[in-house]
Amino acid sequence: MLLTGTSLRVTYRSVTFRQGLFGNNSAMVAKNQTVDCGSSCGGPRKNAAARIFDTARELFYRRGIRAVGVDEIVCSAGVTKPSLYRSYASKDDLVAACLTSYADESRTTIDAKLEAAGPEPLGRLYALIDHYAGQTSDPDFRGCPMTNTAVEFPEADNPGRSIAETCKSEVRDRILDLARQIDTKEPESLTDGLLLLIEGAYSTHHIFGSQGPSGCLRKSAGRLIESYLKR
Amino acid sequence: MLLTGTSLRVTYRSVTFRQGLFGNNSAMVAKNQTVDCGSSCGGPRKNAAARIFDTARELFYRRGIRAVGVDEIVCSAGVTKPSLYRSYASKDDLVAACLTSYADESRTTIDAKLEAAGPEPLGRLYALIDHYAGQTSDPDFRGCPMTNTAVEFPEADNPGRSIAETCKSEVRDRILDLARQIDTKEPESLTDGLLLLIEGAYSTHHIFGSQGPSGCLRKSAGRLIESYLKR
DNA sequence: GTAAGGACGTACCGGTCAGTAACATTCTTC
DNA sequence: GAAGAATGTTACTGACCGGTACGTCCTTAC
Repeated sequence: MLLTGTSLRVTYRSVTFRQGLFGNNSAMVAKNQTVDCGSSCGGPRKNAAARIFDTARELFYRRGIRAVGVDEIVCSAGVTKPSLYRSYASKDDLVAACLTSYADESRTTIDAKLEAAGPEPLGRLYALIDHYAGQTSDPDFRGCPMTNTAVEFPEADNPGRSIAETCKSEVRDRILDLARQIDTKEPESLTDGLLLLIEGAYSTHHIFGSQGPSGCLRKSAGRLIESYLKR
Repeated sequence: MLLTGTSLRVTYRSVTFRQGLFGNNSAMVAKNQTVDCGSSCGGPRKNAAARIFDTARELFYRRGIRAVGVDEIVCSAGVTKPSLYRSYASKDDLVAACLTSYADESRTTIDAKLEAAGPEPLGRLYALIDHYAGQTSDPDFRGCPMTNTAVEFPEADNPGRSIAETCKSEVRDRILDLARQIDTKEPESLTDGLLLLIEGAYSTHHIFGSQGPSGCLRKSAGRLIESYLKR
């Protein structure tokens, strides 16, 4: 059997972890992986809480929330576990903080890009599409943290889901707001069609990478928008 | 802090598990959840291997691969752990078998629907879209198992990824094959645009459910296809 | 100089993870 | 009813999970 007994051992700061390919054993980090968020970066050494947060944010996004244990976070951050639990009540709490941070960052970036696009609603809509197209053209992109969280945690009462759902609803509202300002009879349909394309670009990136269908986002969105514009 | 100490305890067949909301502790199943695949269903009692497979297939899809432990699988299947390891070399092995099964089932279903749609390529293309639209209209839908696996396991060498990638490439090839048969100059762009919409429908279902943007799949795909047809 | 308090680390907890060994029991088939 | 296959029972392993009791160090203030 091809997958039988497949496991790999790596050493990080004299701690060795085992990781089954589909297993839950997650306290592992690849040798020389650049997730060291505080102990060796240039500039003033950040305090433990900041390093924990930055490291967790990066690791959760790169490898998934369930896949990353608190041991790995503190190890990568160059701190110890009690430091984590002095700043965050639980792993759940840290996860929520990271998700909120992703959402805030996304909101701020989009604000800036829309601002830069000027007052014309169609131009602003294309600027929004270009923003997402730009994200998916990055090979290091690992999809939308919000969508990834919803995939990882299907339970309806998961607190991460509500953060993700709120964030996505905001995006939908923003697109709808723009769609209502352009000359179309069906802004809702256009909005949802564009959302499908954007989320599809996120999703196909997971499978096909940055050279896959996500490269067609701008073009497809353009055709969809065109089809909704009155002539 | 709102999420502090959030945990829930449930009992299943006199075994109690604890589950942190974002934790790895996964050997839990909601009370009265209908995942019992063998011990109480009508009809002849399946053998242990079949029950393990059916249960795992269901649980992995419904809750995620990392979230489901072997203890929970055997517990839900009404068998014991040695029975699992007599049939499958490892959890990895069982996961791979389930993924292959999802892929095979999807291929078979699509074959049948295309067959039923007749010889006309445009009709076949719409039949394919309708197939995906039908999936996402089901509230119990939990996205595409292949995409979900790619999200859960970002590591390039994960064996589940290669199964998922192969399956998705097949789908892309099938759409491209149909796109090449209809009257358009850019079958590749149309294919990738349709893939974005399909994957977007999968993805938005995770966040917005069956009443969300995924309901626009057929309509959006129709407009995109129209825009590619020569006039 | 020294006391106080914050920041941080050492070493541990109980529980769950995937996986196994040894052996008992039941089912099927002839 | 014997033989052999299939399955269950029980107990265990080493590693990792999230989380914590408690000790140490380092800065600041007097």
